[in-house]
Amino acid sequence: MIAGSHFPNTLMIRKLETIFTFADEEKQALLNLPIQVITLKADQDIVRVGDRPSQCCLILEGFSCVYKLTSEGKRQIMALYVPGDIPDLQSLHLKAMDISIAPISPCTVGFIQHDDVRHLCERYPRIAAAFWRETLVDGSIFREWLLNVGRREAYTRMAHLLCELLIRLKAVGLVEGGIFDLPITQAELADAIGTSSVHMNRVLQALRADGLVQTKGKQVIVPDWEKLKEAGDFDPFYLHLEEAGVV
Amino acid sequence: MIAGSHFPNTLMIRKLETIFTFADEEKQALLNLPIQVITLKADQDIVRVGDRPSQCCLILEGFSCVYKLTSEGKRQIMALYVPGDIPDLQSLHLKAMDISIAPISPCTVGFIQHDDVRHLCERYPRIAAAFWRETLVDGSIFREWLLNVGRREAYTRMAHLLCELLIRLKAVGLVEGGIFDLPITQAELADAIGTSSVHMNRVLQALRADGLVQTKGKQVIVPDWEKLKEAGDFDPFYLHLEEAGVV
DNA sequence: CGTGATGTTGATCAGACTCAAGGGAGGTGG
DNA sequence: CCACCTCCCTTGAGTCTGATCAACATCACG
Repeated sequence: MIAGSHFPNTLMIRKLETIFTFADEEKQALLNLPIQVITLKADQDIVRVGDRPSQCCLILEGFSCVYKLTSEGKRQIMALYVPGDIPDLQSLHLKAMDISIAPISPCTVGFIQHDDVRHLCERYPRIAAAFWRETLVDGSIFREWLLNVGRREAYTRMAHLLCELLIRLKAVGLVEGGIFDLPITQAELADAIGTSSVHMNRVLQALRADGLVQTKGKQVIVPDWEKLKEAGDFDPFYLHLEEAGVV
Repeated sequence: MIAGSHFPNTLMIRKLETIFTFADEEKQALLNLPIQVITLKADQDIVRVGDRPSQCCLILEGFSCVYKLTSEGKRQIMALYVPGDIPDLQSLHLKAMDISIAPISPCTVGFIQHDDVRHLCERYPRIAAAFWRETLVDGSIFREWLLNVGRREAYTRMAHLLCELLIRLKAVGLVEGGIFDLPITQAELADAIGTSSVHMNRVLQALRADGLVQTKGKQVIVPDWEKLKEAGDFDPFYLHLEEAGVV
């Protein structure tokens, strides 16, 4: 059972608390935010480039990704979102979407009306700051991915991505003993890392051979966090977590 | 003479107006924001990873870049900032910097105290929204760069970057007849594009040979915008400019 | 048990890196 | 005003990471 899945608001708060500290009154206000829960199949776009949504979506269960296509049809996944994340919080202030968002596994999401968020932000400036901060952390993650794709090789990049996922999932309680679910295909990983799927396959084999990860179906096991961290040139600083140095 | 260089606030407003529409009262408030002007040499970091600045910097003249290094010392430039931009607006809500910012040419910048910005945001929620929006557009640009670096080849990437610069410079009045100044070395371009400087050199030669750009010293001439746009697989949508379809 | 999606493997090719060396152009000091 | 020095740009050659193409194996699932 996914932590907090019956309480969308609780999950959202838990996530936000990893990067922000709320007062009780603010938490209460967040708890009262109406959220409409919906279940989606994989590859069923949540929003698409050019859309003008009037709501944000909160991931409750499963993974989703933000992606863009080149005119040649090549896909780059720019971010993976895990339970507790709000992938399209930006739509609050950017009318038209410059990205598409799709579940990569069957996904439960909660929709939150922009108007509700706006009212909340007006009444509680610190909540506005928290949401703003959340979008800034997203930006920071994009920058780290840019460094990753631009200046690290595929092996390192993949190790780095695994590190990031481990930390972010841990922050919302979805990791136990270095084990977490990663319901994603190698082709999707390739799109996230910016390689071909064939090469992705070989990189994963190399990582397994080096004892950095084990996989059991869709489960990922990280036997030696320090080793993976080093292989991935990973420093969680860019995630701007409140309690730094997690794990 | 750079447009508005004697009036930092005017330049800032002009830039913000490319993505937001202000009321007169709000503009007046922005005009009264105290800005302390300073001149910097190239390569003299403005802020560094880990810093906890109490001010933002507004670019007034020259270019600056945001960059990160891998542990191997490879540099990735994640963004280029032109006059009117505020590269570290994020520092308003992210205490510690996850990036470094350096001028790539001699640069005039204006420093704005966080406290002043915060007061402004409290009194004028729409100004807060404008600044928030500004950071979101930055995020959108990072995503486009990620697509660029991850899924386009060097030639296309470079053409794309030139397109972006043309549009952004035009928005603040720094382009005339397809000509603009680009005081940047090939090595720096390489770091922005994610290639080696040797390869960058060859890419530029190819672009020149194909008649997509001409260079005269630090001046860039774009003789055929449509051709460059196509070569760069460029669509300005991601810049979220108010008056879309510029040029 | 068939079918489509996913993962795996081999072979070949190309874009881009590295190393190394030489050529300009602009600034500084004598 | 010239000599020099330092960046920066340019070119060539060899190498490597990773792409592409093409099978084939596996697995989940109806």
